[in-house]
Amino acid sequence: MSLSIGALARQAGVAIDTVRYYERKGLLAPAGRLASGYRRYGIEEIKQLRFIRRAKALGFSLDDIRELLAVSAERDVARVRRAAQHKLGEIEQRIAELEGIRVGLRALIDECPGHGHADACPILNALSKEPDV
Amino acid sequence: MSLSIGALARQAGVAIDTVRYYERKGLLAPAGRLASGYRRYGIEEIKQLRFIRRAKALGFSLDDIRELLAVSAERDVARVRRAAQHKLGEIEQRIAELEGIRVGLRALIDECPGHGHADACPILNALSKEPDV
DNA sequence: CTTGACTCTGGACCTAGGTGCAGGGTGCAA
DNA sequence: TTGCACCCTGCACCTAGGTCCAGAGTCAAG
Repeated sequence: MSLSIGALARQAGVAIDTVRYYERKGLLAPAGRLASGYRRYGIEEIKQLRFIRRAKALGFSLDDIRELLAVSAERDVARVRRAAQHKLGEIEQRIAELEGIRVGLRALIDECPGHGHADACPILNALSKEPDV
Repeated sequence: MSLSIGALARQAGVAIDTVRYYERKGLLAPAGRLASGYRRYGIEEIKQLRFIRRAKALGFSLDDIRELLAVSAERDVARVRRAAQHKLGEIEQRIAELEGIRVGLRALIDECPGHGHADACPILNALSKEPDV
C-alpha cells in the first residue's frame, strides 16, 4: 500500500505544503518517487508525522524534533529522557515568567477602581512612573 | 532641554533603530526636526519609551500598547482596566496550556527508567503510538 | 579645516513555522 | 478526448519585533 502526498497529509492531519516543508527541513527523509516525479509514502511516514505533531504539542520546536527523531532512531533512551527533561525545564521557566507577569497584572487590576482620575489609576502609574524597571 | 535620538535611546534603554521603528509603527508621534532633519526629543518621549518597555514586560504587544497609549491619553481609566483584564485572561490561558504540557511531560519522564529498550520508553511510545491526539 | 561621532533614508534581512501562487505536468473516469 | 483533481518546482509572502547596512549628510572639538 502506498500513498500520495495528499493522502498522507490527510491521514496525518497536516497540510500538503507542510509535508514538503518538513522534507526540506530534514524532518522527513526524501520521499520515494514515481516515474512522474510524484512522491510516494508508506505507513511509516504517517507514524512519523504523528510523532512530529505530538512532539510539537509537547512544546518541542522542529529543530528539537529533528534531534528527537535521530535519537529515537538510535534507540538511545537516556538521551530521549534528557531531551524531555531539558524541555520540561524550559517550560517551567516560561511558566514562572508568566506567573510573575500574572501576579503583577492582577495586583494592578485589583488596586484599580476602574473609574475616576487617570492620575489615580495604578495601572497607568505603574507603566509611567519614574523608577526604572 | 532637548535630546538627539541617540541620547533618547540611551536614556530609555532601547536601540536607536527601535526608536525609529516605534515612530514608523505609530507608538511615538513623529519627532520634531532640526533644519538638518535630525530628530529632537524632550522628556515626554523618555517617559513614553519607558511606558512601552514596561507594558512589553507585562506581556502587551506593540499593537496593544498603541491602543493603551491612545486610551491613556484619553484618561479613560475604565478602558485601561478592561485592557489589563483582557491581557490577564490571555496570560492565564497561556499558563494553563503550559501547565497541561508540563504535567504530561513530567509524567512521561517519571515513568521512563532512562535506560533499557526503546520499546519500553514511555516518552517514545507516547510520541509514536497509534491513538490520535 | 579636519576628524570622528552622530544622524538621515530606504530597504534588506532575521527567526519559526509555515502558506500561497504561477506555470506546468499527471492520473483517471466518463 | 475531455475534464477535473491532483501533483511538481521555486519563489514570494506572512506575523512580530526588531536589526543591519550603504551611502550620504551633519555636528562639534581641537
